[in-house]
Parts: sequence; C-alpha cells; structure tokens
Amino acid sequence: MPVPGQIQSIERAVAVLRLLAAAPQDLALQEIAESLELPKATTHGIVATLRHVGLVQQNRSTARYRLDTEIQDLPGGGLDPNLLRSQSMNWADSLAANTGEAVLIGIPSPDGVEVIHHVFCPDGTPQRLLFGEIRPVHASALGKVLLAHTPWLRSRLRQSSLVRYTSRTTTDREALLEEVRRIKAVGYSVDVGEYVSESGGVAAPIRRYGGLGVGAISVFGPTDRIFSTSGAPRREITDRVVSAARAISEQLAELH
Amino acid sequence: MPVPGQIQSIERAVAVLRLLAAAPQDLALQEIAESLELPKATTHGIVATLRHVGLVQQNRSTARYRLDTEIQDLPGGGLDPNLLRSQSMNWADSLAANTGEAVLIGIPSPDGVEVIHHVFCPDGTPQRLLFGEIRPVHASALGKVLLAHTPWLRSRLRQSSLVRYTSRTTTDREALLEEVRRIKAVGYSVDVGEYVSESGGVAAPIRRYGGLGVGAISVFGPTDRIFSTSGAPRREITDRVVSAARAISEQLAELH
DNA sequence: ACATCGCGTTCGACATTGTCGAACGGTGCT
DNA sequence: AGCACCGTTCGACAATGTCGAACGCGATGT
Repeated sequence: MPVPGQIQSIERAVAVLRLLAAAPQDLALQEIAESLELPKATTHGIVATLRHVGLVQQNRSTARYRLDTEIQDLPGGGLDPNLLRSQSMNWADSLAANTGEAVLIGIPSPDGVEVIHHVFCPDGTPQRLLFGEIRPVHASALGKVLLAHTPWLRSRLRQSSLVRYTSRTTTDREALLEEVRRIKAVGYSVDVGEYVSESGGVAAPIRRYGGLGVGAISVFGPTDRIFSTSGAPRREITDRVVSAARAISEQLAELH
Repeated sequence: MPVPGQIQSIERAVAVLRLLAAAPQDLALQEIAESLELPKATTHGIVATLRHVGLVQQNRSTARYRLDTEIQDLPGGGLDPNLLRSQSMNWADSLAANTGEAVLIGIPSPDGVEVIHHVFCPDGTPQRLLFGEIRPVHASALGKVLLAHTPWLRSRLRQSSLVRYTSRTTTDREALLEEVRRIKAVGYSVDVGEYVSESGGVAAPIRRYGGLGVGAISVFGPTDRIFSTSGAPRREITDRVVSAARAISEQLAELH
C-alpha cells in the first residue's frame, strides 16, 4: 500500500454509490462497469457486496440496480435527544406508574451518561430533578447497560478512572468487563448501591435499527424496594423495564 | 473469494459508516477499531480511505472522526426534473432572448433525451411545443453532449441502433464515439441537420456536483442562423450556451 | 423451433492488495 | 521529567480482491 488511505475496493464501492445516486433511473451492471471503466466481474463483486449490506437494491425483473432506501439512514446522524425523549415519555410515565418508582432515561455523553428525562417516583416524596445530570458509566444501571450495547463506549473505560462512590462500586476493570458480558446476555443491568448507598436501579437498552444501543431507560429507588431479599432485582420490575425499552426501540424503528 | 458478494473491506467500510452514523458524537479511531473488533492499523486504512473520498471528516483538533455532511448527497437520488426545470427556466429565457433562437432543456430517459423545457424562438413564427418529446441520443446536440458527460449513457449506445434521420446523421458507432471524445474536450456539442434537415443546434452539459452530467441545455434553429458560412457554430452562440449551462450547474450546486 | 445476441452471474488462477503486528512521534496528564 | 495514550506509519506476508473466460438464461429475430 504505497499511499495510506487508498483502499482500492472501498474507493470503487463509493464510486458505484455516487454513480447510482446521480442516475435518474436504475442502472444495468454493464452500465456501471463501463462508466467506472472496470471489468464486469469486478463490478459485480462490488455491487453484490453493496447489495448484501443493504445499500443497493436489485430490481427482480430487470436485474438493474438502484440505491436502497436504507442509505437514507446513514446521514440520520446520532439521533436527536429531543426526539428520543418525546418518543419515550409516555412509556416512561407508565413505567413509573406501574412500578411505583422513579424512571430515568439516559444517553451517552463525553463524560458519562446524560439524563435526558426524569419521572419522579409517584409516592410524592420530595425529590430533586436529575434532568441534565451526568451519571458515571461504571457505577449506574444506565451506564452499564449502555456499556453493554454500545461498543464504542467500552474503549472509553480504558482511560477514565473508575471512581469509587460507595463500598459496592466496581472499580476493577476486568470485573466490570465481565459484568458487561453478563448484561449483554441477560438484556438488562443492575445497580445495587454502587453510586449512592441504599439506592439502586435496573436498566435496559434502547436500540436503534440494527441493534446498536442509543440510550437506556432505568427504574431506580431504594434498594429494598427494587430488590428482593435474595438480592436479585424483583422480577416484575426487570420485566417491565425490558419491555418498555423494547417498545421504545420499536417505536423509533417505525419512523424509518 | 468463497461466497460472491462478500468483499471484506467494503463490508468493513460500511460497518464504519453505520457506526459513525449511529454515534451521537465524534468517535476516536480506537473506539471504532474496538467496536468493530479490528486492529487499529486496519481501521485506520479504512477510515482514511473514507475520509479521502469525502464521506468522513476528521476533527482537526481532537483527531476524532465523524460523517461528512456530503454523505447526505447520496440519498438525493437522480435530481427531480421539476427542480431542474424550475432552476433553469430563467437562464433558458434569457438565453433565447440573447441569441434570438429557441432553447431546449433535456434529461436522459430510457429511450433517448426527454425535453423538459422549451422556450420558443422569439421571432414569433408558429412553432410546435416540444415539451415531453423524446429526441434521439445519437442525432441531437442535447443527446450528444449528454453522451459525453454521462458515462453510463454510453453503454446504451451499444444495443440501440443508430437510426438514420437525414443524410448527415452519424450512424457509425466508432465515429460517434470519436465525436463524443471531442465534445468532452470542447465542452459543447453541435448538430448540423442530423435529425431534421436545415435545422441544427448547440448544446452544453448541466452538471451536478462532482461533474456528472444530469441534463443539457441547447439553442437550436435554422442551420444558416446558428452556423457561420464556414460551417462552425457562431461563437457568440456557443459562448452563451456554455455559460448558461455553467450558471445552472452552479445554481444547482448551491442548494447543497 | 432453432440460432444468436446480450445480459448477469460464476469459476478459478494469479499477484496485487489489504491486513495487521510492531514501532514511531506527538500531546496531555500526573 | 516521566508516563500513558492515541493517531499514524512501516513493512512483510498471504489472504484477498481482481479479472479473463466461460456459463446459463431470456429475449429477439429468422
């Protein structure tokens, strides 16, 4: 590779995409090949790959190619927090009502998890609004479930120090990664007094189409209300959090 | 290549794009690499290539990567004919007024060049509206200049027969391709009674960002008014057509 | 019906091409 | 100053993508 940053097949693939984007109609394989001055077989490999990953469609009857509409998801960017909040508010409200606990919704931010929505615990006790606060990635149910379902967040762990907040805070990187693996398998995360003593929560991932986590929703409250005496989270809470998260994810997927 | 349609580097590049699209913030190279479980150096090659082709941007100060806004041009599709017409009407009018001849604007269509706009010759003679008509690719100034600047059109020549309309129609493929090469160099095309005897025209390409032809604009009329006695097109006409085409292209580029 | 043409697709050998471990140089912590 | 981390470059290796040629199929024309 003489000059770095010149991977041939990628440049060719992008050229194909650009050509298809500019074409007013579906293009035949041969037309693509000749436009790019590439052999037919080579072009076929590229186009077939693009079709395989869903960026290009092939008309069943004419065998011609066009851009798949899914390519419009690309510029979508990182999901507007306001959109996420508006789409999840109703689910958060009913989750709080059904569990009788407070609910948080968070998204990844440079320094941790940013709380973009907070439904107070319906018991009416005085509470402080957590909206806009940043919670630690390694010591909150929200953070840990994001860690499990948002791969690029994991590498941020390496540099940020694992601050100890309580005696239960996980400060060992290896142990945390091990827990993240479990969370990924189970589908929800748990925090038992790791950030604030006697307070804990359960969180589940909100995903965008494709499965990548873009946010998380969490129920939290006094540990003795969230967890049973065995130490495990109460089943009706985990179930409700998980299904609320799934419902929000599906709702997001529906608006293309 | 065991399974066709699985070019590794392209799939990886698309995965990078998808990851960047889903990320709410700029991502570090390492974060991308670890998310995709690829070596850093490999990832760097892919990202550098994507940056090189303009789909990815790198923040100068943080060195982190994000999608380039240019990626939004991709789903743009093949430029709405109505948009092209509305953007070029004013130029077409003044071109007709300045040259005293009729003006056509055309776009590629499956069977030839479709006329999407027609300004009558201002001399007031009775004329038939050509809007919506299909003109042959090989025997019109509009068609030939599109041929020169829209590569995928050229391969359509191979199968369609070169119908003879007049004694001056080019029916030899090799000769036509040779002329197309000249047109590409000069920047405008000429038709001297090749479709209708005694009638001819001069056309120039309307380009989208990147240089690909998406349409063409043409002045046409009686050959003795368009061309000087030497047979060459009159200089003030070619100049005006070319600069009108360029102006429309730039105007199109301005709306992102 | 048969032959022909043009297309998309597959095959397989080759060497070009991308991959990846390791090392470099710069920047911001502590 | 020292360290730690990151983006980038280097270079050897072989896995990978490339591409000429051949296949199969449908449409066309005879």
